[in-house]
Amino acid sequence: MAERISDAEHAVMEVLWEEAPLTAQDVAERVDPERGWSTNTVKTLLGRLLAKSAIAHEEQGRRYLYRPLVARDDYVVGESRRLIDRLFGGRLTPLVAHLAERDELTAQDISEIEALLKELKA
Amino acid sequence: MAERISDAEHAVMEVLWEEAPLTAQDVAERVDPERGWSTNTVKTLLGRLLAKSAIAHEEQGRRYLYRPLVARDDYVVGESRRLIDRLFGGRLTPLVAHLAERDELTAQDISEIEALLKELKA
DNA sequence: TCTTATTGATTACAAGCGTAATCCTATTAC
DNA sequence: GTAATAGGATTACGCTTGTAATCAATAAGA
Repeated sequence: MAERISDAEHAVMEVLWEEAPLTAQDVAERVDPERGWSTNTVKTLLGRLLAKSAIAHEEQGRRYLYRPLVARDDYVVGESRRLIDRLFGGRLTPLVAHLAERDELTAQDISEIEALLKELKA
Repeated sequence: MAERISDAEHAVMEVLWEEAPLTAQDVAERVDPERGWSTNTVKTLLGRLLAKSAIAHEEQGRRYLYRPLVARDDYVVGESRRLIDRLFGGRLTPLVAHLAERDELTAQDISEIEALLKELKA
């Protein structure tokens, strides 16, 4: 379950998180066209995700329907934690501070987060 | 310059960001002992970082002194942006929201960030 | 001067990744 | 019934990464 999902694999997961279950064909059609992947590539990635138990498949006639086993939420929180631990000693504040310093935060970001934090304390 | 620094390489960069210039030996001694790396491993990584132009070296007698070319700030902001773009559509708020939802934020985090944001608006 | 210890450079090597092509089998169209 | 097709499984292949071992040159010590 904890097999680290690669970048390419992640693109496939996004499709299945958006909608599932799907056939390999469906997934191939929905993957970000930016990638320009062949159907075969997508099938390979589905196979690797199966091996990692990040997804499961069930037979539907002569093909499979794929669906995620790992929740998107778990994935994004895990990845976020990894980054924050690796780069900011596990604390979120320096991340926000760095982005702010670089003007990577919009006024909207700032008020959204403020509102969110206020909510949290309530 | 934009050659993506790997995880192992990053551990070496951290040493040089902390103190530079240093000899390969110095770096090897300072790398997180958790890694349990041989001196050779560290030298390989220094070589790769040189090839990626992430660091530079100047001769000092019969050995080199290594120093970072990439600033830590640029690195962390770049990595953070990548994650946020990849997982949260480029917006910081969902990251904070996800962590909050999972109780990954301490009360201290929350007040720190609030203070920081208030500062930003000033 | 001959040997040994340093230190950088070169080579190694398996696993993971990105990106398929090919093979095999079942099915569908003629 | 035979040929083309669709779909999964297997194999491929070069690049990067993690992790060194080995080689070559030089300096230092005996």
